[in-house]
Amino acid sequence: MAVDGAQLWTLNQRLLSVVMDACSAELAQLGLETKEFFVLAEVAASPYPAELAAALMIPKASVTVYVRNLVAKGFMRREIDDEDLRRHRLILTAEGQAARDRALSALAAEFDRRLARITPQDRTELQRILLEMLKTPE
Amino acid sequence: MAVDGAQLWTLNQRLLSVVMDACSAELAQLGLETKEFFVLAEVAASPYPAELAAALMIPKASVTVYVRNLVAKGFMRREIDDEDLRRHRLILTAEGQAARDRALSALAAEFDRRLARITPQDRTELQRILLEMLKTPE
DNA sequence: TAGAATTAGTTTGAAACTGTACTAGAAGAT
DNA sequence: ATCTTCTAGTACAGTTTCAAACTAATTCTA
Repeated sequence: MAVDGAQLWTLNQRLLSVVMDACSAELAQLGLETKEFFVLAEVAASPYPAELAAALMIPKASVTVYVRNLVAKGFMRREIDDEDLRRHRLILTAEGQAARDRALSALAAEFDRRLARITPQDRTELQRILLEMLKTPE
Repeated sequence: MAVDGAQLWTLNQRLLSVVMDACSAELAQLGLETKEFFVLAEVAASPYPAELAAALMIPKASVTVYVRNLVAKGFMRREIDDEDLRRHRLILTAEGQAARDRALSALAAEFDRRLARITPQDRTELQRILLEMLKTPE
């Protein structure tokens, strides 16, 4: 019997929102909105607003807002990039790094609570499958 | 080496938004916004607004809005429940069922394009893992 | 080196979302 | 019966999100 794609998709969807929901209180305690957290978590890998927008698949204008909030909260700061004066290089402050790390652990902990129900082999399996499905086609 | 929960979570997150993004054009063609689609797809299993809000983990007020739109588009209608006169029983119209089915196939097709990269065994595997992780604790 | 085309990021204004307060009906207690 | 108390759904109003227009810096072309 074939596995139903729509059902799998729904399952996955549900799983993510359950996990996120379970964590949002903890994130709030760190002073982070959900969306802000995504930006905070990605900024090390994508240190410019345009990169963040592309990586997170959200509009540039939204990045502007989230970054403004994160700067106001002291989690990051902007610096003008020497290479290209139009660019704002985003730099995590010490508090920003601490908040990101704590938020990531909270999230991982919740996800791990779910992962704990499956075997380590299954976890490796899951990772392999997701990676495969995410590879950009050709 | 242990599989990193936070990373898995991010992978999964990314996968879902890529798939949803790839489908939104097709949904729009059916006259469905993304959020509306979720309501349309769930209404058969959760035929009252309060149930929908709980199942989809969105605020009651938002359900009111989506249902209003779906009713306006002729995809469903409200009926007063005889058992409890406060309740609105939601009923899919023929067009609603057709749109839901077409939208679900579109989504499944896109997800299947991803699933096609992995073996049937892996798909079964994935389903089993997700189900396990979604089971409500104790 | 001057203009056209591109790109980074922000601002603006309008649409989408949702917390709160509300109305109507139901259920329980006295 | 009446009085809480609770639940279903909606309306309103404040906030969040984002498409489009904009400004500024860069790159390309000649």
